[in-house]
Amino acid sequence: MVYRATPLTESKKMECREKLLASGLKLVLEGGFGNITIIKVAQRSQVATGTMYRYFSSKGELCEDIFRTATEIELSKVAKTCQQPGTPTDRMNQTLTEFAQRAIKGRRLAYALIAEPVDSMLDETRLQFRRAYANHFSRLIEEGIQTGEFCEQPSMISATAIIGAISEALIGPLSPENCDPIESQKLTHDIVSFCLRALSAK
Amino acid sequence: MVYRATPLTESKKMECREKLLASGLKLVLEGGFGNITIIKVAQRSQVATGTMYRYFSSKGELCEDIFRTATEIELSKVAKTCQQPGTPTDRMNQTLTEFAQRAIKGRRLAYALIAEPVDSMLDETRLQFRRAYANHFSRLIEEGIQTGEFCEQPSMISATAIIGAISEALIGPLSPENCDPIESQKLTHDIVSFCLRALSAK
Amino acid sequence: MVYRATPLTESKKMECREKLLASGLKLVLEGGFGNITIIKVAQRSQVATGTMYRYFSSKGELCEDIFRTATEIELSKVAKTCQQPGTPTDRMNQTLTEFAQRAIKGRRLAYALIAEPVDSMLDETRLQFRRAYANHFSRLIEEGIQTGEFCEQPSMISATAIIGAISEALIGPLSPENCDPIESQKLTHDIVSFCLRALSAK
Amino acid sequence: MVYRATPLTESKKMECREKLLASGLKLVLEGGFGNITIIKVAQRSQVATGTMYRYFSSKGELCEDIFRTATEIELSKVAKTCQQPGTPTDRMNQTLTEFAQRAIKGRRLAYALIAEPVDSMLDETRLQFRRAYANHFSRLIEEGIQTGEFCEQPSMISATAIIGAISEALIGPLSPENCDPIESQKLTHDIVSFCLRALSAK
DNA sequence: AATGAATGAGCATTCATTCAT
DNA sequence: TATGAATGAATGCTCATTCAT
Repeated sequence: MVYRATPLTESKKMECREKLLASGLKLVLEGGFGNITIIKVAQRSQVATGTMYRYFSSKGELCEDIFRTATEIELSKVAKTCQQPGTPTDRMNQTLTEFAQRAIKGRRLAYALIAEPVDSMLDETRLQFRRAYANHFSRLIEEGIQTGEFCEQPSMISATAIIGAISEALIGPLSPENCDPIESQKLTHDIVSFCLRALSAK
Repeated sequence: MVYRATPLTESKKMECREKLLASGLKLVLEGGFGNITIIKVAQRSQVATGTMYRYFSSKGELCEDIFRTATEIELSKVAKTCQQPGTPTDRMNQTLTEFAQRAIKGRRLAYALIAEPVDSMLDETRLQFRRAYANHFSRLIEEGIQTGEFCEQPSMISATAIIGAISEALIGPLSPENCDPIESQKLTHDIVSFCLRALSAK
Repeated sequence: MVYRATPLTESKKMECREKLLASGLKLVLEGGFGNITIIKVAQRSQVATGTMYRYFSSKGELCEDIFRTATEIELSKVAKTCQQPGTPTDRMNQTLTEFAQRAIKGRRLAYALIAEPVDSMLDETRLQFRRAYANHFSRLIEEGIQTGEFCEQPSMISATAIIGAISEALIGPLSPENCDPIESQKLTHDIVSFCLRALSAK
Repeated sequence: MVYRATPLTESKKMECREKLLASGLKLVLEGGFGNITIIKVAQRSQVATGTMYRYFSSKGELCEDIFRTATEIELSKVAKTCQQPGTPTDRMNQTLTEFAQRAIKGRRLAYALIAEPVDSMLDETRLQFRRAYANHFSRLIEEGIQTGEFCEQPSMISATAIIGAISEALIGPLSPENCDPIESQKLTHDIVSFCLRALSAK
């Protein structure tokens, strides 16, 4: 009798894949991509190292998938607030504020996703995602230009600059290690104001 | 004949150190700090691995010195244009424009210096340099606030955001691989405009 | 077929551990603990260097285990004859004689176990074992003091001195390289007599 | 003109040799023979590493000479008290007591000289010295046998056993880390008593 | 004679990947 | 399919020794 992938085995297979991704993500959270080891990921997933290679062709692919998974969640959140009803200014304000707040909260992950390098392969993936972020922001900027709220500007470049500005402010030298909520709220507000000024100045 | 540290031997010594730093820098250019290996650095410098340890106490120190050397040059250039005569706006314009142009030219190195992490030790050094950059920009922003050219704003946060915006725009998804001079000039101009708007908007 | 830790694989695993310990012990015999190298141990065991780290967390642990294994055997033998029936004098006589004879046979190992230092970690272990030896002798001495066979004396110090006297006599300058059985039997007898005199003199 | 080793240069040469030996001895005192490095010895002597090789053909020879120098001093002290006027018992008592006290004081050095292994070459040297010690003790024991103070016994074996007993007691598990003077005086007394009992028991 | 920079073999340790079971 | 023991190349670092100056 021929072996057939039944729904059951399919779902089981997925379960295992998910488990591996989840363990990997946890490790990234704990210590960045540098903290990922096939052995560690396998152990946390209660799976043999060899098994990992059933689901991912190499460590690099696993890392890429962890990255993709984590980023897609964040990306969908950005997309959501970008597309809400409201004026572009309001939506941009909300999107950036929440973006920044999430980054502060999940500082470690944010760093790993935004800045920490792993592989040239992963760098490629990261670039794609940054482009995806930029696209969302860019569309919103264009809407704002249409309504006259934002000044004429190359939307893609502004979008990119915004991502950079926020990332740097949150990850760079000012980053509030202590995560003092008041402090970080002020930081968020200031950096978002900076961006909005750049968008709307005549 | 008594051995003496002659000018010749002294210069040779320096030559060796320089050679090691140069080889290291080249490797960083080719593949980031992750590309640095004692063996590779030594081989490229036509020197035994042990020799490296005559000039640098550890791999980390070598990396730090490569980093420091490369960054100090850049920092001094920023400092120079920041302190030129002229209105804060003009000076900021020029500083950012040149900063951006240099970053475009030495894209790979810029990435390695600005974004790529290696060690926690190096991260510390990088943070110091970013703070140094930010300080230069910050002072200039405060001058601009005094003259009324720039609006009231937390100068350090704005400075940081500017660094992020430029870094991202030049290193991130838009970065012109081909270094088309016209293209990159436009990019530079747009990103600098973005920053100046953020600084001066009322 | 599901992978399972079968008795076969289990025994193989043990075999490997034993093989590594045995190779290590052989190397100690040939040149002391200083002769132990991960590479050498692995090669002799027909195993990759990495494999060693499956069974021992570090070189130090391997050394300690080699030491412990070899010493525990000896210690148990001493314990056994110490606790036999008979007068303290008889038991001490037999214990020391056999202790000395074993040391003569395994001269090199005896030296490595008793005297050669490797690590502060191992030194700690050695001290524990020497104390264990001393404890056995000490108890026997105290019994002898009770029965009046041995004179009043600080039993622990005497025990230690005995160990030293025997070790030195067997390992030191007199040591019969050639292991001439008659010669070494006489040596054993003389040194044991020395110890017994010290114990029982009024 | 032919170069001639004048008294001046000769003495200078000796000075340098002495300096190297002294630095080496200091390093042994600080951390045993394992603490000796050509570079360290040279630095402490304010001399280049290459210079060391003018006076000693290898590290091993340097170590041996350090060992020899240190041991000869001790050996001459033993010889002196051994040959004093007085009954063999008295002289033995004094010699052993002082021997033990010196060992306690210079615990680290004593350990390095008596037990710490370095090289097989050095081991050979150590054996020679132990034999030298044993010879001194042996002669004294024979005198004691002549006078009837000590019982009939193979003097060389007893001498060796004495050295072992004292070494072990002072270096082994009982060793007073804290060098409490009262404690160590008692230890010295007990161990010397042990040896004298063994020598004189009928 | 003296120097000390250069050498390079040697070390312990890690970890992505493979493959017999 | 799943397992996990085995692999072995690679890494950073040390240090006795040499040799051009």
